[in-house]
Amino acid sequence: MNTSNLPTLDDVARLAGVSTATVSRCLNLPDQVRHTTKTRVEAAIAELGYTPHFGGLALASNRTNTVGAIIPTMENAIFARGLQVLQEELSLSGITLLVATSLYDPEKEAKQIRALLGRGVDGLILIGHERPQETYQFLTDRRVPFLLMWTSTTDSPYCNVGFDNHQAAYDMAMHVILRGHRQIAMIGGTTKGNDRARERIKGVSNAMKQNGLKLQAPYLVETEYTIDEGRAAAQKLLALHTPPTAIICGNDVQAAGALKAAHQAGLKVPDDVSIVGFDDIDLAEAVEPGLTTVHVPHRRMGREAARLIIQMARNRAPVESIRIDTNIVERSSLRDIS
Amino acid sequence: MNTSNLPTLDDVARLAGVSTATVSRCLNLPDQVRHTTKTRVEAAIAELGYTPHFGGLALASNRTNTVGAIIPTMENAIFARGLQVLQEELSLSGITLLVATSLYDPEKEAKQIRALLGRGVDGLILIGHERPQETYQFLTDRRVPFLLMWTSTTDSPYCNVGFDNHQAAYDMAMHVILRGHRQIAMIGGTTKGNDRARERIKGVSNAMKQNGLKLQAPYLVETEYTIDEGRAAAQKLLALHTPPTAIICGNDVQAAGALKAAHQAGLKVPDDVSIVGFDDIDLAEAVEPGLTTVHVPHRRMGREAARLIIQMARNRAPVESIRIDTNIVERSSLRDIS
DNA sequence: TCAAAAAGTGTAAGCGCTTACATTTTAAAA
DNA sequence: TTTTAAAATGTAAGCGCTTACACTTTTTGA
Repeated sequence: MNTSNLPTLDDVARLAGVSTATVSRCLNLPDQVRHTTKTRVEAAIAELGYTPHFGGLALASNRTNTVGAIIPTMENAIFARGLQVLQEELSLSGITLLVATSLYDPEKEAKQIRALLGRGVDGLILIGHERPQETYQFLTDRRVPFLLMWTSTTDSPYCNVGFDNHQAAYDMAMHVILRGHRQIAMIGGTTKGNDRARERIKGVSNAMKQNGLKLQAPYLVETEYTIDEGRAAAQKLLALHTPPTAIICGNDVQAAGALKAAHQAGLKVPDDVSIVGFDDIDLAEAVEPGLTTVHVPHRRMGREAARLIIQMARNRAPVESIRIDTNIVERSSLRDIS
Repeated sequence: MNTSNLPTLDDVARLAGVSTATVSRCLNLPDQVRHTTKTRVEAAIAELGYTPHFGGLALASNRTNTVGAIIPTMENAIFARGLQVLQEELSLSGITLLVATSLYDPEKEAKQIRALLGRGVDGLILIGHERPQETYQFLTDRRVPFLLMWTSTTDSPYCNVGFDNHQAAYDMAMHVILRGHRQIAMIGGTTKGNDRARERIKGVSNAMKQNGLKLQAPYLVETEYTIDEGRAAAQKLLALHTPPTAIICGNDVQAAGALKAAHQAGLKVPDDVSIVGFDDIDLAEAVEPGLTTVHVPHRRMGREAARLIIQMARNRAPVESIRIDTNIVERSSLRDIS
């Protein structure tokens, strides 16, 4: 026994009357040891309640069966869902997920990357593709397998699993336009350090441009992804001299806020103003009326990401990116303009 | 350089022209080394981009600066908030939070506990106080510092940081009763393996009993904490021969579902039926009308938990529990019955 | 100025595990 | 049987770090 009085490989070996190497092999290469010995060792392990010491293992084998993920924030249902799946999926392969948050700050992200690498993660999952060149440099220098999620872009040379934010937003805008809307406003997310938010705005803007419409202030607002900021932004939009007939929101949370603003202004949705969201989180269905929004298959994204990062970590080789399709889910917050 | 070509303490020492011990001291006991040496070492660290190897550190010092938390699920805004704070708070002390999920299954929780201990966590954070005796036995045998969150009970001999679910629910029920309601129904969470859900139901039940009312089927329903189950349950309640005038929900998510059901049934809230929630998550403010609910100071809970678990891990000694007060926040989903 | 105390460094022995290589045991072939 | 190949096990050298202890340098006080 050692200082922390947890049993060690050595204790097991002694009790089973074999060498430490044999015990180690029982654990890692079980079919290299005779059945009878294995039984004896297993009994010893059970009797002592032995668990391998993580540090020793990491030190000797130089891998940790750990994958790190750095997300902007946990206080966001969007990431929570994908992450939950990712975690479940990884744990099926005996891999632990380490989660850190960057609060949308590239510098904090870089710091967290170092922290996670310091913990010996075998792979890294990051959100979006926009970050300082040095960060990518650092990652490639270090030869860390990493994967970008929530984004799908051909601009980036790095492996990613996600959807095309631009395309999805473009589709949604086209959808709104085809329903007859011409006065279209957008409440987008803060674009600083957030490529997803920027692409969603660009997608809407491009769709409008193609239809001879222009997305510009005061019809274009950037706010944080919170209910209250969404509400405040919508309040201003609805108080304009010519208010929009439709508001496209950067995500469902903002859309919920916009809905609230409409209610408070005594307006009916969708009769007086249409509001659409993005992400299709639970909230989208909870509010009244239900939000027409872009459905993102978070579970599938999590599952694929788990599969790929494991593959990358194992083979130390790049893998092909995966694009996940989104679709518009119709509820009742959008109506036709005649 | 070693196999993984990451710089080691040794590389730093060589470059700075000092011994590994000195480098180590620069990192851990900085005021035991001379200023000029420190500068040299720091330069070497920067030049190499050195990060301590976690395994080596864990092995040599027998601590990991890691705290593990096992929550039922990440897909729940309630835990996400507290966890986010916990994580931020811990990272201020250089501690990493490892999150695992149990999906409300005690066996899975036990498994996760072992997994986290295997990773050498210095402390453990668990949700609620109800779990098999063996689990507690295991934890105490192993002398792992651990902390229960989201609960505050004198029944449990273990350190906890949270609020009194029974009392909070009792207060809410009293509040509803004082507003004149007598036909009160409750949509509670699934009680299996969930002491918080059970206490909330008991709290409501007790308050009613004290006022000569009885909480029983069909006015008492247990469902999962999801919007849809909340909606379905409320739908049945509202279709009863004598529907309740008020529905107390086990959490805001269920309440949002109930709200939805009322809308669908063409009923106005709170005019035709009052609905109250629990937890005060963002959702409570997002829905229309805003939910009258029990406000739980999640941030404060996270902060206190971080403080305590650090203290426990450091001193290897129990600390006093902390009870956090809740309060009712009035929005507009509850009205007086004349 | 010099001895004694204090401060700063270096040396080297582990921490618990894996794994290349050496050795012993068992099975197969002759 | 004996010989030889194959399988099972043991030996021991690290992996990167901390830290007790020994040693050297600097500071302090007379």
